[in-house]
Amino acid sequence: MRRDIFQAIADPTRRAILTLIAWQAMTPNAIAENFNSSRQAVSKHLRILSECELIKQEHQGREIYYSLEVDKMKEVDVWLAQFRAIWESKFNQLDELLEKMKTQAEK
Amino acid sequence: MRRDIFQAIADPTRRAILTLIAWQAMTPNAIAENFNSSRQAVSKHLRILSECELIKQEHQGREIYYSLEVDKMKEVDVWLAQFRAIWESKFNQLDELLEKMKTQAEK
DNA sequence: ATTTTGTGAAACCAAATGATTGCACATATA
DNA sequence: TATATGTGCAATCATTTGGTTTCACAAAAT
Repeated sequence: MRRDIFQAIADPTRRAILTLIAWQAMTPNAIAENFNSSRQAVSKHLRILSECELIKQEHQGREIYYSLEVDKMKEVDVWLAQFRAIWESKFNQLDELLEKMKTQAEK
Repeated sequence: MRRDIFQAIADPTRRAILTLIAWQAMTPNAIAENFNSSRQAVSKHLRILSECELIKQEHQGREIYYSLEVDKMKEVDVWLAQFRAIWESKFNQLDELLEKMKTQAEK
């Protein structure tokens, strides 16, 4: 059972959940109202997101508020950095320039 | 059969492939040498990466060179932007400051 | 012309995934 | 105290996934 952030954000429902609770904590029921699948299905998604620490819980009476663990999202950013280095590189920008000149020359 | 970039980068082997060919195009055989799985397994990964246009092919005789389609990687970056907005926000930085003050006060 | 090499595709299989249903249990509310 | 509510967990199931094996075929080498 793989359980890392990349596997976690692979599912579109989980990505939607992350967006939903990004700015404000929500209970499982409130979250589930936004989807077509059952409350239990959403609950399983929340467990997966919790297990890889992309979200955190805060108990309040019998309600549980889930919120984003924004620092964990940075790990995706860190992985992405290696590619950002490429698309921001001079070489790549030169490529684009040459490509642009070529297509314009064809007109 | 879902086929989007997030599902594509969910697999660790595929992420490794992307890193491997990021700066220099490689043939399937050359790529496969870096992994324990079979050439055919790598070939399937390449197909998935191709289908969601994260990589591109360039035929050269009977060899095929695969290289990164770096612009496609930007889509992950676009999605991540909404969370970057949070971790760069004043609110979040204030949270961290308060947290820091609290832990220091405990010492 | 025959053999070797580089590659993709199909068939098959075990394991993982995402969903549903049914249940358990703690906390509110009547 | 009895009932309703909010939630997690286990069992089950169809589908997807990632891998291997086998085959096909075109391009290069002999």
